[in-house]
Amino acid sequence: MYFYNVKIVEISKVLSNTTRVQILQWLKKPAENFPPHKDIDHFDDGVCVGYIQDKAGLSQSTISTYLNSMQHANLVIPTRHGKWTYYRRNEEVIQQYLEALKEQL
Amino acid sequence: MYFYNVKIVEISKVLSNTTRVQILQWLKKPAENFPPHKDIDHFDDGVCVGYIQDKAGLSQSTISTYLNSMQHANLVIPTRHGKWTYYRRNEEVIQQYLEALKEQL
DNA sequence: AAATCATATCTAATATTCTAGATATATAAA
DNA sequence: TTTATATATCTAGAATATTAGATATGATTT
Repeated sequence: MYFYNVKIVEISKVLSNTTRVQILQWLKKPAENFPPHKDIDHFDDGVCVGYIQDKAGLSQSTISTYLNSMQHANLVIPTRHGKWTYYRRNEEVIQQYLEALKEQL
Repeated sequence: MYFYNVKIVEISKVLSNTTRVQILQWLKKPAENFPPHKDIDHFDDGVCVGYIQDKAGLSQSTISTYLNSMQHANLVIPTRHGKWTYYRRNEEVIQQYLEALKEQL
C-alpha cells in the first residue's frame, strides 16, 4: 500500500463545502447516483464531469474547479477516456485521512 | 453516551485551519504543552485562553474567535473559573465526528 | 479541415475567512 | 468603589473562497 502525503488541513478544506462532500459521497455508489455512461457500461474509472455537474446543479467551471482541488488533495483520481474525464474516489487516501485524524486529532 | 449533532461540514471547516487543529492537538496533553495554572494544579477543565494565545502567537481576539467557532461546533467545552475561561476537548464529539466520517465519507 | 462536444482555465464579482486593534464585560484585587 | 486582569465582542482591512460567464484546449465527428 503506497502512502500518499495526507495533509489534514488541505483535505479538511475540501470537506468544508457541502457540494464537495456530496460529490465524494455520490462517487461511492456511481450506479445509484448517476445515469449509465453512453460509451462504457461500468464506472470503474468513476463518473464524467458533466454528470457530476448536472447532479450538483452548479456551473461547469465551478465543478471543474472543485474536482481540481479534490484531485490536488489526492481525494480523487482522474482518467481521460476520449473527450471525457472520469473521476473516481481515491479510497487509499480517504482511508489514510481517517487514520491520520484518528492518530493526530 | 449522549449524541451531539455532529455536522461534518461545520467541523471540517474548523479543521481547515492549522492553528485550530493545533489547539485541539495541544489540548490533548495540556501538561506537556502549557505551563501549570497558578490557581489550580490540574487541567481537568482544560487550559485558559491566555496560555493558548501565547502558544499560538496570534492576537487575543483571534484566539477567542477561534475558540468560539470550535465551541459552536461542539469540539471544545468552556468552563468558567473566576476570571479565567478554561477550554477542554469534547472527546465525545471528536469521536462521533470520526465515526460519522467513517460511515458517511 | 471545420464543427462539435467535454473539460479546463481565465476573469471578475460577491461572499466568507482571517486577523488585529479597540471596546465592552465580568470577575477579582486593592 | 476604583483599578487591574481575563475574555468576549465589535469594527474593519486584507486575504481567500465561491461561483459563473467567457475563452481556451483537446478529442471526436462530420
